[in-house]
Amino acid sequence: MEAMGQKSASIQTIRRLPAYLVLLRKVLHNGRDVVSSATIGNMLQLDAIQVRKDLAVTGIEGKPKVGYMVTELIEAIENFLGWNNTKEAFIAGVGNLGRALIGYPGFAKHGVKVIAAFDDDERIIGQDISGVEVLPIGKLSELAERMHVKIGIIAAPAEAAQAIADSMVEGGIRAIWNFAPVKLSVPTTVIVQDEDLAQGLAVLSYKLGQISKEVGV
Amino acid sequence: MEAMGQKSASIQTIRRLPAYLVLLRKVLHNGRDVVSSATIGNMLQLDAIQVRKDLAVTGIEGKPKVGYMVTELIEAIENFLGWNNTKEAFIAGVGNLGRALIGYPGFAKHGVKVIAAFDDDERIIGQDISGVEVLPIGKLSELAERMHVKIGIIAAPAEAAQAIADSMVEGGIRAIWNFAPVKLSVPTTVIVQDEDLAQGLAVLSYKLGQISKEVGV
DNA sequence: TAGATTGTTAATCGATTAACAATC
DNA sequence: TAGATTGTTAATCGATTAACAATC
Repeated sequence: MEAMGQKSASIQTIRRLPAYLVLLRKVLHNGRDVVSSATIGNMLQLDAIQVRKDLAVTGIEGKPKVGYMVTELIEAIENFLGWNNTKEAFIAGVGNLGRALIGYPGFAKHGVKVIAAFDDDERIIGQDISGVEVLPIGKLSELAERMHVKIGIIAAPAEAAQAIADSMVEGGIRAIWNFAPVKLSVPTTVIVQDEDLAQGLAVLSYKLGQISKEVGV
Repeated sequence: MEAMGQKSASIQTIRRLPAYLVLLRKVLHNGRDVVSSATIGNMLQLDAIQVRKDLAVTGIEGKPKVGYMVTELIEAIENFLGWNNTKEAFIAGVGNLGRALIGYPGFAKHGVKVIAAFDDDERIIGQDISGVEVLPIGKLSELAERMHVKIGIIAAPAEAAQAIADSMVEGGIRAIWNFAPVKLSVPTTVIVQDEDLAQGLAVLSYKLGQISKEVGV
């Protein structure tokens, strides 16, 4: 079902939207209130046609000869991604990565507010990390249900990830952002977004290897 | 140029290879020395045909009716990604994310060894983070050149990222793993792999929004 | 041998790029 | 008006999926 002229969008397009948002905020900050697809394309190293196609998914129309209204676009993208209304989230696993994520300044801008962290290490439980309290992992399920939390972030080791996912599902969590390098098993009604650092590193390593070969080293 | 029967691979395929590697190590650990594409596909929620296509890029051939030799595959994938010979790396930016990356246990398995960290904060410089010394950012370029470091990791705020990239390029770094949400300008000879958390979060938010709509909330 | 599993060739699908009419 | 820039329709490109012959 589609609302307000929004069109269905490919995953690729959705992944590019945050970059548009950052750029548009910068443009606005520079005092410009109109921008063309060509300008955006130049700054993000994208084709102007692709920029127009991407922006079209938000339902916003530009004006020929003029371009797009910057504020209109910003609002439309935020709305499209659901970043203009804050959703509460739990995070499980308070190691280095967990702490980094709790302190991630992007969350506020992206409609996510981490309201509690969970761990199984007695020495960490009870601590306050960047204003977020660490609770025992055993309480996650019950609290998620009681507080109607819909987003869970897994920043725990691979071995613990599936059990954590299970308790998140049990607590009614609908979307899991998974940083553990495991393919989680969850009901089809639950969304899982995998964020595996090894993937990006693989691409980097491969390309570096290709270059080395070409150079003949 | 291609070596040892290796074929050119799509980025998508390369991103899937680390998951195969993790799985194959687990299979080996369980004492099995042969595995079929169907088995792999089941465990990773991938099509068996795609598994065979992906594995073909490494140059390894399976045996009909039998499957693939696990150890052979592991070695071939590691070799394909260049993960079997360690490359030294510098990391710039020692905030929460930087610390998480320095402590990232995956690096060792993935052929990367962080040998120094850099920051501009006097209070951090000189510290030892998980066995890695923090040096002043101004020294990065010179040290990279002297130590022939080829990989740079940027975990600094967006505003500082371009300047850091510039000094990495100046120091002869050939591949940059960029965690700052900025499109870096570098010579075409330098590889940049962007790792923007906002991208994954955008996909998660969008899907969550779609579900909410369907449910009618 | 018969059957399972492979690698390859062809078909489908989806995303990007190109061409161009519409319009401010 | 003339020209710049848009949105749309068509063409291209690349990746996934299907069909099937080869083979252990």
